Amino acid sequence: MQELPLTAREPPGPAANRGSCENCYLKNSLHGVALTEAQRRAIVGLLRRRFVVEEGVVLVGPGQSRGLYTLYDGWAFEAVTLADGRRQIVNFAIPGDIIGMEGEAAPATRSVTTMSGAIVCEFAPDAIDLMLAADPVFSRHLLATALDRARNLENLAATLGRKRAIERVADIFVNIFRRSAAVNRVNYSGSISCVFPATHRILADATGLTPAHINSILRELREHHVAVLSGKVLTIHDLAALEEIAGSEAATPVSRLVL
Amino acid sequence: MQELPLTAREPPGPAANRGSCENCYLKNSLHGVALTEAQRRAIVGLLRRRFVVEEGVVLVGPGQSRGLYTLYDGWAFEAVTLADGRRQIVNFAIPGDIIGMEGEAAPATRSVTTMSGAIVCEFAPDAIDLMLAADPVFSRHLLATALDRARNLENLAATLGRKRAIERVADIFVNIFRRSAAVNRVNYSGSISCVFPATHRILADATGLTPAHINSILRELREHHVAVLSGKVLTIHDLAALEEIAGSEAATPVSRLVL
DNA sequence: CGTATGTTTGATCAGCTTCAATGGAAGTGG
DNA sequence: CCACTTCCATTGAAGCTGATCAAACATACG
Repeated sequence: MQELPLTAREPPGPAANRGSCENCYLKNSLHGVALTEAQRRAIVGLLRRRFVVEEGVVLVGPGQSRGLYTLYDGWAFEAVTLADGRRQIVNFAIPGDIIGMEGEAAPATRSVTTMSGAIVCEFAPDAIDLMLAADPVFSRHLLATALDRARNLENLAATLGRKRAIERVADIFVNIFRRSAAVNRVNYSGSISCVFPATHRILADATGLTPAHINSILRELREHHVAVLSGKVLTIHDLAALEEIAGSEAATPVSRLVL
Repeated sequence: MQELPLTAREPPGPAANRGSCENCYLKNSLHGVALTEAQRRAIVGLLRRRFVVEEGVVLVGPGQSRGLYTLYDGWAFEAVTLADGRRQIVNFAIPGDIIGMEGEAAPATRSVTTMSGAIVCEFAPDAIDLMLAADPVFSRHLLATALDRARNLENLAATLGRKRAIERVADIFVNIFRRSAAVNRVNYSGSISCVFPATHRILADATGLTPAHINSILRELREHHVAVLSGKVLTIHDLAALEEIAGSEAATPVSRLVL
């Protein structure tokens, strides 16, 4: 696991493609908030560059304050690490997610690490300030994004504090599926499947369990033909059963700010 | 535990005292953000009324979206309740805390319940909108407040997922102490003590444990002369030991928006 | 003074951890 | 192309943390 400054690599492809948002496929995400052309242009003006990182790279270290990025493609997780090395993953970032906004308030306590090769869009360091000053619409969307994050973390706390192992795993799977669906990353041919490049250790750190126990939970879900995680692909054979186990209150899809 | 609309009671005292922020003792809180006179006046203009509620009242129910309040005095907790009744407390609200902002993004999944008699300030339903439109300074502070909330919830997730029982209890005690200190509610005569009106059940719901186990943890902390919770008062005899157990990274005090 | 609520304690038990060992898959250098 | 390394998945045995259940006790309150 290497740590490196985000200036490590130059973006690939012709220069004309570097800072462009014109063909950004994320603009068509489900639940994306509507923005005017002027607002879109304002955002594009804040984009600094787009670059590639490989798996296992620490995008944002604990204590880092400034810097605003979005995950253009690939996977990452956000984790809080305790002094003795115990680690809790608090969020999985998927394409379109904003990374680094937390630093606005105070140096964050969490780190962000890629789980796969990824493409990252970097924005101006003071992008948040500029957006807040530019248009109350941005303020509202940014606030909504932050509050939605808090809401997800509340639910995570309830999951970690009050659900048992199999419920926690099912919960993660349901969330991964729903969020993948929101960015059109789900394959529905036959059974439901989507990419989810998590090792047992990562799942353990996300659920507050151990890899050994994760393994036995996965076996249980597999043998009951509910869901299978294999080869970085999550396959859901029985979504209803999975949701039943997760006890997931059909999450109201929140409109999402896509930069 | 009764549920009631917030219109239940009229504020006590002479009318001149009802909507006044002039003598609000919270203005002098530690870490409070600096505001200009104009900004203060704008906030006062959004204040609707101030009223008293008793213990065990549900201030905000799950699913409720609008409505902005601050806790002027007293205690409350915010909890996420699962479908089968299991409950996870995700935050304790102390004087000066903002309640209900989460509803801005989407109907919240948590409820807010008083733990003691309390005084609540109610603001205009569209107060957030008005503040965002009025001044980018408010936008920045509101965003910072939301992000700070998210940061606390990240740490809570790490606590619930990765710490053992005694560490979780110690963690709560340290946080209660620090936050009480920030609003000048700590008594330092002899040993450190502050009000904390939590039953064992409440502590259990905050830590993801059972009341029986909370009791044995409290006994352990008591017998080792670290801390005692008795009669709604938390007394800390050995703060260093408590922090050591909690494994608390000396939390950087964040500047706090006090409405 | 009776009732409700919260505290305290112990016995028993289950869920999950810890530890250790094995096997598979993918990457690396010769 | 193979030997070697490394990481990850898988499994089982043993043990501990914390849950569950039940009962007695204390306290506050109408």
